[in-house]
Amino acid sequence: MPVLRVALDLPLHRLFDYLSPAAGAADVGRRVKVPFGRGERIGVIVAVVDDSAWPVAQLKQAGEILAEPAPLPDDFFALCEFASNYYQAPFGEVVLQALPAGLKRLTPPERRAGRARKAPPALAQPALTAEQAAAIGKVTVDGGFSANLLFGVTGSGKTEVYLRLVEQVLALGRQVLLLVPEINLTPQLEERVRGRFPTREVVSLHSELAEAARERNWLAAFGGQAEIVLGTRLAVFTPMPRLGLIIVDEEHDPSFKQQDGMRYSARDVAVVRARQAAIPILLGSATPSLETWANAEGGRYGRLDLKARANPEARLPAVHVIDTRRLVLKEGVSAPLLAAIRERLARREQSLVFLNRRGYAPVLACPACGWVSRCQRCAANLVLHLADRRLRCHHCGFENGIPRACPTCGNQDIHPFGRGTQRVEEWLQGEFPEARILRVDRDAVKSRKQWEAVLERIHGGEADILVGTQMLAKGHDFPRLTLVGVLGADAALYAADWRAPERLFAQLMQVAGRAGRAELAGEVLIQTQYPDHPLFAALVAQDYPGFAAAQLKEREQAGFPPYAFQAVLRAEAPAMAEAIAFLEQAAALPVIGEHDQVMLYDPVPMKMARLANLERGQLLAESYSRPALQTFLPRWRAAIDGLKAGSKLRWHLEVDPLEL
DNA sequence: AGCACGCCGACT
DNA sequence: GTCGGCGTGCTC
Repeated sequence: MPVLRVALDLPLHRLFDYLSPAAGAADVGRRVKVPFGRGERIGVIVAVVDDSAWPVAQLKQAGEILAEPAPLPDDFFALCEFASNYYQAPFGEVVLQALPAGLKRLTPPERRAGRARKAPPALAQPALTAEQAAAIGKVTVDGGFSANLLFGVTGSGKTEVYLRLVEQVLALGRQVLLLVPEINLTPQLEERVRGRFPTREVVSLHSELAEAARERNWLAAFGGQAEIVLGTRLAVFTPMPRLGLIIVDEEHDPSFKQQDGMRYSARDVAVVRARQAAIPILLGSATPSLETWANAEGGRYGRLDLKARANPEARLPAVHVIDTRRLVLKEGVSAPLLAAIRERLARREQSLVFLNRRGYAPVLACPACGWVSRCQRCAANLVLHLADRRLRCHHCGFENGIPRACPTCGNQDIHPFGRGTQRVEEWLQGEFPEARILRVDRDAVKSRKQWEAVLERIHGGEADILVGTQMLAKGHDFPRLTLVGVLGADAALYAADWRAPERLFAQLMQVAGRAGRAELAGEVLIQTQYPDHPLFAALVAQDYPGFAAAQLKEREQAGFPPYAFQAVLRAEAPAMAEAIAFLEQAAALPVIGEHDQVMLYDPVPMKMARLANLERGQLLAESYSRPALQTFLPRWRAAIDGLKAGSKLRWHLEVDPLEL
């Protein structure tokens, strides 16, 4: 009797076998209902074989094999297998996380057909610059695998390069996967793609979509009807029968890294997918990740440069560093920056004040006894949100009201220390009562709808000063914006996190790119206490290659990625001692002796040592050889699986961690 | 991960 | 006397 080998959504590194009298090879890739324990589940048939390694008498009978949709193809399984091996994630978990929720349900809800979308106004195709044409010419769309970094400053017209290549691939009758960070922040890109290809089917895939829409779009991609799939990291696994090109826009963006469950990098998975499918992949960024830059420098990726802005009228903004050590600051703002904002107001131009800290103030404190508003569940301070009069933990979501007096000594005179966007907004409003100030952060803009409304207000000239976080840095044209001021972004510059300069550079470069896109010249004023840090010299010169070269040299000398390969074992438990003890056991496992190219560090508490009432520790494994690390990890993981641990202890392995 | 079974504390 | 705590083991 035929045996089904079935992948199930379980944290177990094995498949489950079932008997199925009528099954055949054609059922591989189909979903099947199977009895499991005392219940029933949906699994995916990975193989149909003649016998089982399991005693056949103990095999249960499989339930219904679902005919719809069509079986998942081999290339989908190949990609899942790669991810499963590389990230040490159970194969079944990888396969099933790639499916929309409705297809994982025993009794799928009734579905209505989606409304037909009205065609957007068609957009004309602009003329190419010489650089754009050269970049496009270097990508061979029908010549098998190739990986290219499209390195272009903000406004240099990367999107136009994408669209021309998309056009070429569509003309070949193939599909395109366009991955973007946080799609809710890029409705403009979606409109532009739809406008350029009004007769093509474009679908989006991201977590904000309603379940039914996501399933519909997934099925359209899988069925081959969707010709362009625009998605966030979760879309990278979507099976597409005629995939001909993958584009990863803003490839350096940290949101391509999944931070829970299987901790994969969608950008890295995308490169592997392109290689497996023998198609080109294009990675676009003005500030590539150092990993990608090193790949381009090493000749593993091609490099396509866009050095000039597409609109020749628009000049690069002038970047100036303001040394705050010898200036008196008012609410964190220096006199030169304040004067620059005043000038913009007089000229009816927009200013942007960038501050990567939301809330009113990062902490409330008592000067008399030293009390500070701390989260009871995390190793973090509670942030003061004056707008809705709450103290809030930005890590676990814990909330409290604001005490009238110090909870320990009763002192009535407790103060907010430091400042966030709300405080800067409030103070600027006092300084410029006539100015229309718009705050843009996750508290003010919670949904895609709100974001679109905010964009409309900005474009409609309804704001004179924007105060915002990260959010404002993402690729948008603000035509009247001529001044960007950056407050206190450099706190992490000399901290232990050696990736901080890379992130800060990308962020500042991105936010600087907001200034002066049209015919108005832009100016960027960066306040810092470390004006001599080489990062700022590179930023003033808008010299990413120089910055990257210096950073890579430092990393090479220090033996950090991308010159070393890392994986981290993390454990969390009610008490730190328990977590560390578990990690010590894992560090003492006999397998470790068999892998002398892999080195283990000492277990240490994590930077955020306490989160949501759990104490967390980690153990770093490192090797100068990727293959050595990759052969070590499955054996280590299996040995850790066998370790006995308290029931409240959780652990996971993360490969290529971005944060340590 | 669920969900069973299984052996020790304070309660109708 | 039992309800229930979560430790341990299994799921084809």
